[in-house]
Amino acid sequence: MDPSTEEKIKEAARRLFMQQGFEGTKTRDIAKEAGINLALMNYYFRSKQNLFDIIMLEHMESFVKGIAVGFNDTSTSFDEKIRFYANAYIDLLTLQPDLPLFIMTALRSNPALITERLGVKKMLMTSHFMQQYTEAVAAKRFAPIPPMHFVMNLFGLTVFPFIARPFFQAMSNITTDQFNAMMQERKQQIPHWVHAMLEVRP
Amino acid sequence: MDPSTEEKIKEAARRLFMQQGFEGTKTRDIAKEAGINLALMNYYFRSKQNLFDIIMLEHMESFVKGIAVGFNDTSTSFDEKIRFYANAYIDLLTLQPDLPLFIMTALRSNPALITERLGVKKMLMTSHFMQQYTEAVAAKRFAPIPPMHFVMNLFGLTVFPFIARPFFQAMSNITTDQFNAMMQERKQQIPHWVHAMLEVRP
DNA sequence: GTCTATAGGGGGATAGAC
DNA sequence: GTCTATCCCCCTATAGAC
Repeated sequence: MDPSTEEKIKEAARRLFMQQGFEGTKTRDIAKEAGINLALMNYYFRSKQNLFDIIMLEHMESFVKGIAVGFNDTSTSFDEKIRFYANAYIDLLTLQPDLPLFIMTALRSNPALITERLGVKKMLMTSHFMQQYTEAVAAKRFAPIPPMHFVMNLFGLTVFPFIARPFFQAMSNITTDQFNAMMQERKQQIPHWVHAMLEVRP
Repeated sequence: MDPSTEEKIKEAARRLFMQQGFEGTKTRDIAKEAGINLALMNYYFRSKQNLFDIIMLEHMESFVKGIAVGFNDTSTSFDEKIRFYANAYIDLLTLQPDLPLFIMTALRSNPALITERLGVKKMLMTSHFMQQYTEAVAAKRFAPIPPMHFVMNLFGLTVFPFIARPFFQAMSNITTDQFNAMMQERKQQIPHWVHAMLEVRP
């Protein structure tokens, strides 16, 4: 069955907002892309800003909760969680490569979004994964990487290539397919790299 | 002596474009921020787009050439270049934290910019630094990290925290000063982390 | 629910005086 | 070089017919 008109508008808006940002996207473009009339957008969503906020929140939830669930699974080990994270995120970003840049841009102009509407702090820094991290490094004889640096490294190794993809593709003349193949390689490597960093003495 | 009118306009435009993007910045805002009249902007720069392009290219040059020079210094070792890079870039990004997001956003809508106007490929992938990398890993008994992954990791560890700063500050409730202090710590750690990753067997 | 038509304002750019 | 005033397009949002 055909998607509802409301859903067609949201799909078009998702695509356009993600590629061109809030100011760069015109309501006329959304209507045309959705194959409907301009007035219908306001009928369903009242205003462009409201439509953007709805889409933004949905994206942030998929972005944040995608990790949160796996990170709080008490049945998996620390290493398993790292493998899970790398796999899940690289798959997510391969399908939606513009997601990180979109979210970070929106967060810069409205940092309160992530604190108010999503319990990011609770979901990540106090997660079962971070508890396991603390236990893992406590067993070592030397002071470990502070948790925040560890999280920055793990996320950076995973997300940054997607954010800087135009830069890397220009550097190496690779196609998007080849880029995606490289990201598949990273699924295997990131757990090893993270593990090696944990052995570094400060 | 006072900055020239032309320079005042560029300074205002740099600030606003960096914070709010091309579409989000209004010519009237630039004029007000520069303390001059709207018409003067067109007198000096002909159009908003032209002004943006000029500023964009200057930023990309500082961003890319900042590395290129150090990476092609034949008098420094591989390890020294990594230390130099981490220091120089973290200092640059501490002063201009919005620079990476600004450049990546502009590159997404116009990827040709970086290939046409700047010889990125030559400057980085064929640099003296990458030659030293190849030599360093050739001495090992096992297949090394492919050069492209190595570059992604090095840049990701350095640049990503600045891109995702709103996210990390929300996660940990740290102030901007505390965030900057953390980035100073990374200057020391990044060379160690990179070194540890090079020892990983695939 | 879906359309056409249009109100109403903001935006980039320019004309022309000084 | 610098200003004021203004053109004219395009954008968001709404009125009102069907």
